[in-house]
Amino acid sequence: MRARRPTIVDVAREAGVSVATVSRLINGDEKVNADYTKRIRAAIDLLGYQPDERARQLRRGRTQTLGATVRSIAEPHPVLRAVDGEARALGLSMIVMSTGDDPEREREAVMAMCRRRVDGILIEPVAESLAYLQPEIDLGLVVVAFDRPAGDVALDTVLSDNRGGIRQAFDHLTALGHRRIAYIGDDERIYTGHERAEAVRGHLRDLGESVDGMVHAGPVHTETVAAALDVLHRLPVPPTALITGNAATTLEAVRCLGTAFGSTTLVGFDDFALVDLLPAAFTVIAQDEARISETILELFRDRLARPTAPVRTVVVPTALIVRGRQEALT
Amino acid sequence: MRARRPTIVDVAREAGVSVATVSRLINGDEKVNADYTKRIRAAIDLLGYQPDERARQLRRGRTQTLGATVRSIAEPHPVLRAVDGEARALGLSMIVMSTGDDPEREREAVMAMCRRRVDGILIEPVAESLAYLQPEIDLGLVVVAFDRPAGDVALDTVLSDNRGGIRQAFDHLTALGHRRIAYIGDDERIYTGHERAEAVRGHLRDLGESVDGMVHAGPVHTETVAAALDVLHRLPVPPTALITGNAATTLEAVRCLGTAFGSTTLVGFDDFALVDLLPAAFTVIAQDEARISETILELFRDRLARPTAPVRTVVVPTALIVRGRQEALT
DNA sequence: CTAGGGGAAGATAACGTTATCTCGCAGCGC
DNA sequence: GCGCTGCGAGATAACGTTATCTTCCCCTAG
Repeated sequence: MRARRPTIVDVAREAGVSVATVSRLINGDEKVNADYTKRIRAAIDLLGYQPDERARQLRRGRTQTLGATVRSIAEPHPVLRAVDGEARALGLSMIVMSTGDDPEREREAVMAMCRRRVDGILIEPVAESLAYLQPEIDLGLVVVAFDRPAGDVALDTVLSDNRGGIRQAFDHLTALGHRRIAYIGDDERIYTGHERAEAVRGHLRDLGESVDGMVHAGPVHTETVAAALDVLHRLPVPPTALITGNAATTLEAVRCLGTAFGSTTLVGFDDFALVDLLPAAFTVIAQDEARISETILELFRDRLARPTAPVRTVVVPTALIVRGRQEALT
Repeated sequence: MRARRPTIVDVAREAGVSVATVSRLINGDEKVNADYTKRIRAAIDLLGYQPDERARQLRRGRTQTLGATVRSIAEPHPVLRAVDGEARALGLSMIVMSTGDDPEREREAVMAMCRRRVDGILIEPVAESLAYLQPEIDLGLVVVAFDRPAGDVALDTVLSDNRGGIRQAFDHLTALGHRRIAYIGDDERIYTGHERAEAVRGHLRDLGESVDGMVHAGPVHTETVAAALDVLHRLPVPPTALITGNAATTLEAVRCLGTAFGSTTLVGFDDFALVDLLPAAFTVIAQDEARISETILELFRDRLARPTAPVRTVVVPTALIVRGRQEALT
């Protein structure tokens, strides 16, 4: 027969004190007599008592827990890592759930967190509408969006400067003499995909270049990227440089270009660990993950402290990391 | 002034029924009158009621939650992804915490999960001793270890066949005529690092080859791997093939070999997504992540069903994925 | 016409904590 | 001697659920 799990009542009985005294000791109240302290500690060890966090949180109200939803729990997520560390430093537990970029799963994950009464949620929004969160926010839930804006509900938000990143890439490439600059990237229904593609179109127009066939946005697969490259290759005036819209696209492009890769002028959005292992070096637009994470937690804390303050959107600059030989176009 | 969060009592009052009836409806009890059902649903929507999971779990006992500790929450983790999906299908929530390969953090994470009364914990053990878990296990906590065995406490465990994987690599390489096969891998204080290095030593002895200077195990950094490669290069009879002990080592080796990489016969432990983008293809020993995940959940379910059954250790075979040109040694 | 059965809804006691209130006692000033 | 203050400890009412026990009512069999 399995033993019942010991509760604070068992500890109190064992130590011969009241439950209130045990509770006080557990919660670091200084005013517990030394003799009692010793007896209670002994009882806790003897019984193997572990306070029940559920009951605690229920009674106290706050859960000291931060929820986060991300695309995939299994893929590298620099922002999440930094936030995880900082949250622990703040005495917050984190619970992370994955959305698989599916709005329905996102909603389920978020509501599950609400039912657990997390103090706050960091969300990388997938769904068009987050209106279902409004009642929770009104009841005091703190929500910070990152990477993508929330759309139809007013949230503190941290974004990368997507358009600025594209501008940096254009400045770099035009300085080398490029004018025909093509783009392949993520679906424009995704915010970052739209911003980056749109920025490219704007810069091409500014240069007086035709946009036709130069900007390819859609789901990222080997086939779609190969098809886009094929279109670019057949243009009457083919591009001399290529910008890829995110890490996945960059990798697919490298894969499709094969041996042609080394001789292509490429700038990729997003830096990643293995760039230097690829057969040739290239320049990237890097997001400032450290600063993004810090800002997320800063907005979270500020909101907790002043729930009625106006919402803020912080845009974090990107940095161009120049790699490889920089040959001017002849 | 912020509104108080609505409770089941508020819903009952609003709908003009008892709390018990509301509770029954929420929990899918069929026997609630259609009229009441409608009124309760309306009240729930009106008030924006969300049941408090903490109170629920407290009352019910079970939390329907599975905890998992992994090295890093921010790095790719195929096992975790699969488990995440399967757990959701079983109606379990997951809460994931990172250990950073630090025994102290591991213990904190595990105990935090215990205090939340998770039904089970999947653990990739870091610490030498997990004895502190024994009381929890006696009280009904289900714990499944994966990737590494638990050492001093009897746990259901899922491991990859590390020694078998090395054997596959040796069979492959010796068939091509190699006999001087070197190894660089992770620290031997880590279980997988030890198993793999030890297996290499065994096979070298079986071949009648000297082991001296051929097996390098230690923390994986660019410098350590470079130093190991340097030692190998200077041996009186240098190796003709190299086995790398995990993905990180493989990448560092590729990095250090630089242009020499394409002409080196390499077999890497662990397959990973970007292998085909590296300047040259090579053979890998792949772990069967799908089967590992399935097994983890199978052991978890079995243990939940039969708490007193003897513990099991399941070893999952690896598969050799042959890539690149297979030139016989002349 | 009544007893008894069954089914649906209400009342209420847990679940394991902590915050608040109360109590007893010692110390102290007048 | 008396009341006041302060301090440490005990008793207890929440927190928001659900499981169990009642109650009530209607239907049917005898």
